[in-house]
Amino acid sequence: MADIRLDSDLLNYIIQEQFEPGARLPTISELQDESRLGVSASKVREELEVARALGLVDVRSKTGMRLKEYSFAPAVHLRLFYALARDVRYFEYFSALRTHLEMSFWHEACELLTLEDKNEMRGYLVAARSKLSGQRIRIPFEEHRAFHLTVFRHLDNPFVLGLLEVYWEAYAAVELNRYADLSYHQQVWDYHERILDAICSGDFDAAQKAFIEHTRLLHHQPRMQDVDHAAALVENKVTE
Amino acid sequence: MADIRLDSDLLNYIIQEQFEPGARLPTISELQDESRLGVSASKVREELEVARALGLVDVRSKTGMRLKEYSFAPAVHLRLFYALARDVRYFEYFSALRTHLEMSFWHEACELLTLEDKNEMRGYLVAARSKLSGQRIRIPFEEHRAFHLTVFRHLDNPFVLGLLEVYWEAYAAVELNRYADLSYHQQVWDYHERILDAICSGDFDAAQKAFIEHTRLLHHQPRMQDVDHAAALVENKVTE
DNA sequence: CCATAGGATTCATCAGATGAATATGGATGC
DNA sequence: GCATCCATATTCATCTGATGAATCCTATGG
Repeated sequence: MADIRLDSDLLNYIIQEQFEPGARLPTISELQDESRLGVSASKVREELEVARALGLVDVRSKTGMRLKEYSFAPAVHLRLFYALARDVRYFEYFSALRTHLEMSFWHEACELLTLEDKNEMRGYLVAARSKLSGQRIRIPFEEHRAFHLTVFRHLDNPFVLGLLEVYWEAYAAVELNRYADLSYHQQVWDYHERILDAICSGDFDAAQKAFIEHTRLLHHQPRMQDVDHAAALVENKVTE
Repeated sequence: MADIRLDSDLLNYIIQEQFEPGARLPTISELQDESRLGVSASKVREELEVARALGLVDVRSKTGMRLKEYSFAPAVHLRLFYALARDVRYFEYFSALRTHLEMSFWHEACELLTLEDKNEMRGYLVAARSKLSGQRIRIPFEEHRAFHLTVFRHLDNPFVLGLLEVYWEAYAAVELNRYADLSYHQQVWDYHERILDAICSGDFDAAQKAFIEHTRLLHHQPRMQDVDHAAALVENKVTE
């Protein structure tokens, strides 16, 4: 079936040759001849630049060019940051998307967590508390990001993972809440503790509930209707 | 806050000049001078090609180049189709993403539907039934796509909309179910009728439930755990 | 055997030229 | 006066060729 072809000759060539991530691509001058009728270097360069922008190839002098590992993030990152640079308020849309995604894939992710993951999350919790209560108070942004991404680490869906990764990149770039008061951040980590404890005790529902409540702290409040409504499905549980 | 800068000089320039969608950009030779120190035309061209691939600008001879309307879809499309061309099975991941998104934003979308929208959906239902029962049986792919996208037409979230649009583009390209038996497609549209009737009567929960059941017909079954678990939240409804 | 220096390879960027597509404006006819 | 058609100029599309910088490879000397 399928037989999908892309606009880019270069990408089609990469696909056709079945290069694996990490593989070295031919040099530019080789690419000109190989597989297409005398294309100029400039044209190859244009397509290379697109592939590079999408995070598909790593292109550096002499090393040849290497095919990168699969990731959905760079393309989304590029597009989102263009939107954010034009109007930061677009972050709110992406924030809503992220909240719904985490809510929606919550159990699937939680069930894949290992003991190491949980310990790692405990580490972030401790580190965050330390930053918030230390002599020189610092906001634990990195820990916040790491805590949430760890929950979804083993989720078997590169697209969802990519979107979540980009969310945190945007979160850092937009610098929301950077100047929020201390109590806000303390509340956030109180919720994180509730989430982690619930996960550790295997009660993913409680963890999810804590997560949903915790999102209400965000300046950019997600609309919670569907969380509630989806929840309303329980009573007459979806029939097999 | 913010102060987000991109790698691309061209994109930064576009942002800085605050061009609106539809606006004509300077010509390539003008861009070389304007705002950056003597950049070669080839370099401008590379960045233009990236912007074009992302669906940001429409670039044609003589017209100058026009800034396109905001859309998240092209970037996602490009990246997804590269993945699909390498391995069609990636569709399954995107399919799961789509199901969770529709489930998760269901009520928010339904509440924005107008009478016209519902009539339009009724039209797709009739057309689909007609295709399935006609002399020369045809599979109503276009109606399937239109039916679902109409539900989310007024959803105020360009990112979610973009992802859903791309899903249907991929759905058409991958040609899944094209050769599925007739009864499968008839069942699909029976569910659609249930969904639409429920929406028209204002019972969005029932519509959502029908939607979730209807996704089980897909070859690529979404994991329904989180739907159920999210549902489990009802009983002890999330506290304000 | 190892370290360093020089050469070769390859990307990065530029300059300039030609061809093709299209909008503009003027000439023509009604 | 208005519409239509054609020539021309503008602008993108692509190519050729050249130079510089970064990196790897190799040879040379200790």
